[in-house]
Amino acid sequence: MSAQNTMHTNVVQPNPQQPLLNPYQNQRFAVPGTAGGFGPPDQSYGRPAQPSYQQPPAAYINTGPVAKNGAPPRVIPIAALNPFQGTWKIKARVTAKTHVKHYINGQGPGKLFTFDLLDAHRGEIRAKCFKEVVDQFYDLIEVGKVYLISSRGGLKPAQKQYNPLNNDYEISLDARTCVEVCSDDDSSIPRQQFNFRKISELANMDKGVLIDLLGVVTSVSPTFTLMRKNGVETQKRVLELKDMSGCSVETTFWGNFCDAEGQQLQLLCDSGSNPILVLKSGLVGDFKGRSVSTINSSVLQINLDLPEAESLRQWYITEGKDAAFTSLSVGMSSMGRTDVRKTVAQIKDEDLGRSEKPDWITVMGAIWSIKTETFCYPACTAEVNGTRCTKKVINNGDGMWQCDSCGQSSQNCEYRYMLQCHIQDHTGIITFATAFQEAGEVIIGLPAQDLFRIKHEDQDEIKFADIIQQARYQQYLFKLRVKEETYNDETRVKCNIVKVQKLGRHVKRESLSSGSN
DNA sequence: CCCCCCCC
Repeated sequence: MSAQNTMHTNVVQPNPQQPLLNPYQNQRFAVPGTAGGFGPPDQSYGRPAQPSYQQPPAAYINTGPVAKNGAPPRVIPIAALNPFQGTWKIKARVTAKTHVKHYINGQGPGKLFTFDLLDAHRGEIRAKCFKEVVDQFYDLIEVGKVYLISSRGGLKPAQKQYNPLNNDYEISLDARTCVEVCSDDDSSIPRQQFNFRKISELANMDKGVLIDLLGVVTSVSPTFTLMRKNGVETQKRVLELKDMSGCSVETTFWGNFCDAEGQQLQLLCDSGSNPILVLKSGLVGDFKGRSVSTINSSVLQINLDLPEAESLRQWYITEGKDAAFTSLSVGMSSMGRTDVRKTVAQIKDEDLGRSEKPDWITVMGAIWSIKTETFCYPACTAEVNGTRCTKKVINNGDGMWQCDSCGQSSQNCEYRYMLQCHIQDHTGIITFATAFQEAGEVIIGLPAQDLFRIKHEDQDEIKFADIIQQARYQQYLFKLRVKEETYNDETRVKCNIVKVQKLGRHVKRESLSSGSN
């Protein structure tokens, strides 16, 4: 009932009693099991019902005597499981299941598979089977089914690095574990629990974070077979996902996900429909800026009957289709279709900017230094053909600003950016580049007028230095116009930063030499 | 007890 009681309450509410697993997990939605009396089946979201079992009720701990009597243990919430109890029993639905992984370590060859469990109280936990336990349970465990699982002990600290579930523990199944399928598909147990992130949020996430995404699939590549470094062949597909945040991200399906789900998505895309994909437990990567990929324990669901999916579909049909998207994976479309990725080193190596037309390239890198003496210039505020002149004006001494470009003079001027930056990318090579008004404002984070006031009117050197410092060690995507220019008989290739996008990543300070300013 | 997701 709890899911129905709270349906359509997509409330952001971290449980104050439980520390968040990571800063990105603040929303949880659950898809309930079959219809429980009202509301369409499988279509409800529930606010996380997360009673705190950090201090398990006494009844859950004192299972010892009961177990010794041989009486079957009572079902307890997953959230009450802990390593200090004896016999336990849970009732939960399997929400994900990996394939069997074979490996060789110091003890010789081994194998394992894992599956994830969710119970009626929204408690979740990962279960692991090794060696012969794999054979014992692999076929029995099916995603979507409800099981009664009982055992003694077997609780270990969760490997948070690989396991996004909201539980401090994991279960290791062993010979003492009893797993039985529940014939009644308990509708009080949600089918899935999602914690959807917007694609735009990926920009501020670290590589390695596991997330749930809900996106429109706008393209699907064929399956590629490639050889891994260890000589084992693997398959991949590359998809583009978009959502209402106006961002898109390149998403890679690995291995088995290429087959069933990848195939189905390709057919749907080819037939002109825009399937909605749920990717549960996708891994954030930083390839081409930001990327997402499947891992073994990922779950894919196509056109799942969710209100969120339906509104995304409607939005995409009515406006999304024609909207401009910001790609978090450079090379897709973020900086325009003609986007050409280059390194700073290539500007020189390939003699860019030496031909008739400018070269337009995109470079990922960081600001290495900013020239602080002249970061802006007084610009003409006069209108010429309906737009601001913005050329440089000169104070002619009588309080008037004279523009040599449009010939007008005015009582005021406007300070506009002409930021002279050194930009550096992973090749370590540095180039000089100039950012004008719009790009300068993105880099500095303040209008040029404000920075001018801080430095020249307030004369707050500390604040000024602080602001400049903030712009460093920050990853950006620079769209550069590269063109040679002749000035005073000297011809040089100049780079103008025509567009800049913050990637939301700080570069390690050590990777940049200590620059001036 | 494995293992980050493989490649560009």
